[in-house]
Amino acid sequence: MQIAKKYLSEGLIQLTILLSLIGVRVDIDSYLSGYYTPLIEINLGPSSAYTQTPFHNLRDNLDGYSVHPKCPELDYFFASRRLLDEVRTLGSPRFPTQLNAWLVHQVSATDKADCGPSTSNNTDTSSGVQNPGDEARDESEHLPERGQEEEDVKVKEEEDPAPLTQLAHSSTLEQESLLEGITALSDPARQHPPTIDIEQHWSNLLSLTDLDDLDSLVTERLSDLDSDISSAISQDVSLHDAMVTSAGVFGMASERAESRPVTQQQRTLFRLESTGSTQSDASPGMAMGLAALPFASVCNLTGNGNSALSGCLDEAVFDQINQLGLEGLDTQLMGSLEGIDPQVLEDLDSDSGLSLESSSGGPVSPGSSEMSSSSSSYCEDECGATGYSSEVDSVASKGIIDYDTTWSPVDLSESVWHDHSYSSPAFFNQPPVTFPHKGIKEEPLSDVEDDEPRFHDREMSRDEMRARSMCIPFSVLQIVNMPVEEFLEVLDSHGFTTDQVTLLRDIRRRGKNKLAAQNCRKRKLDAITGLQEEVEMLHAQRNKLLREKQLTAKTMGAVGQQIKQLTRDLVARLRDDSGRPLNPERFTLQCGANGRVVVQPVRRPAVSTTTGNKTDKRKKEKKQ
DNA sequence: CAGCGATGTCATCCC
DNA sequence: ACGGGATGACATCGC
Repeated sequence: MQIAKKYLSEGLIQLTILLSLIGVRVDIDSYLSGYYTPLIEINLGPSSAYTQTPFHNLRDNLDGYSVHPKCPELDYFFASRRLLDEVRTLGSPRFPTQLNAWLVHQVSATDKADCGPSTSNNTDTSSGVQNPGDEARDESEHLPERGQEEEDVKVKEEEDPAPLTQLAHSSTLEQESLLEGITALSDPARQHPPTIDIEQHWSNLLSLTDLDDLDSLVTERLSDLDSDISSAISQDVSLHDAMVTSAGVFGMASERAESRPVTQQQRTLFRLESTGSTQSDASPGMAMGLAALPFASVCNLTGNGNSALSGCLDEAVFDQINQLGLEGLDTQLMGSLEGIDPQVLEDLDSDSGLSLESSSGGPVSPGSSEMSSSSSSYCEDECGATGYSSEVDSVASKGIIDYDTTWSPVDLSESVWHDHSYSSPAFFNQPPVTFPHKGIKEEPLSDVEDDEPRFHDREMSRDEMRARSMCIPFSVLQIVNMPVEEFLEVLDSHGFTTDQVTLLRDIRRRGKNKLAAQNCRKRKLDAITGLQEEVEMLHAQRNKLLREKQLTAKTMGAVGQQIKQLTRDLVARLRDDSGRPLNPERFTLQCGANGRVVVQPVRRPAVSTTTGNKTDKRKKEKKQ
């Protein structure tokens, strides 16, 4: 099978070469200056229409839309545009043979039959205008039946400076392009019911014993080529229609394509694509894209599917494929994200909880990971206790204090007030003392009462023990967090002793200072983290600048060398007054401020040698 | 038992 | 003047 494929490939190449030889005969100038002349201006470049147009149409068809519903003018537009691209790429190793093949199509019948006045020199339009699909089919399937122009083909072969064997051994890329080119002739036939099955056609090709038979076969087909111009062009434009039709989208297909089911040829096409491409089965869009690729199937037929396919793939094709893939990925990603709680996504988008902490705890820098690890307890227990929080500050300053939260001994004692240094077994079990003067303060006391077992379960801080030992009816948290006015009022109204007042003030001071120390450490850590990040950023920036510097120096060196070489070349072309060429080693070019270029002697030690030579010459002259 | 980090506390400065 | 925030220094504890 591989041998057959190889021979088929070579045969296809030869056939395409022959077609290209015929294309050489085409009067390109007349073509360019004729009907399609205005289209030159809209030519966007080589292979632009060749690759983009089928995908564009395919995409539109897949979307259920029709950009240009088989408008003949638009078909001619795309076809002519492609032809112009191919003409311009003549000589380019990209799609040479294919381009010539298209020229063969264009020159013969299109201008004469469909396009009115034509400047083409081709006179071999024997069959006139036919159905494009029929003609194309004839091209690919009735080659043995045509033998009229065999002599012409041979003449063309003689005229062609490039031997067939030489061309046949061209680069792989050219071969792939040749395969594409020959497919361009046979591919349009897929749109219409073939009189001979495509496999039979290929078997005919394979049955050829040598290349001569293939050449004769090609020459037999030449008669069809001249009469298939218009059909070839239109078929080329509607190539995607045939593909789409094969895929089940019949909207854009021709009438004959619509009226008949998918032909075996088309099924074979897709089967081969599916086997030759590993992705065609995975993604329908991808399969369609590959199907829309010009002649990719035939490339697979030749057994060189991958390479040929890669040859067919232009950048635009890859863009299309990538777009399809990305769209699929996006769809999948969005689908997966839809099942996630938006809050979770928001959290994922946020910055590792530090921002949350900063939002709830205060305006301090949101960067410390260490603090973030302990921020949960920190912020949880703070609840307005820390002066570090702007929110807490604002609340406290306004006097609108929620005693449930700010003075809650439960939260504060559990986390922030975890005095582990000066703890000792709890030996005080005094009931909480209520505020005698303000009922609003009874709530936190009730909380203290409710949470009293927690105090029993864990150790108390040193200040807590002191307060209880001094019979102070307030918890440390209460003492610390209550406003100054409240604190002063408590000191005055309760008739505390001096020791009690001192202890109350110390407790409050230490509590305040403890929170301040925590905030201070947090800020310090944040600052350290920020500085580390800044150092990393600056380091990266430094490396980037160093790379740019090296690149710039390298570029400058290269440019300097180029300037030097150009200067030497230019100086070498100059002549002195006596008509002798200047020595580039002795003279150089100097660009003045006014933009004038002046030849100056090189100011180097070599100059001294020249002067020495001059002195030697003078001495010699004197001697003479 | 030393090292280390976390925390509390003190002293001090400053607002 | 006083309260309190900020911070360095030190102590203590737990790992």
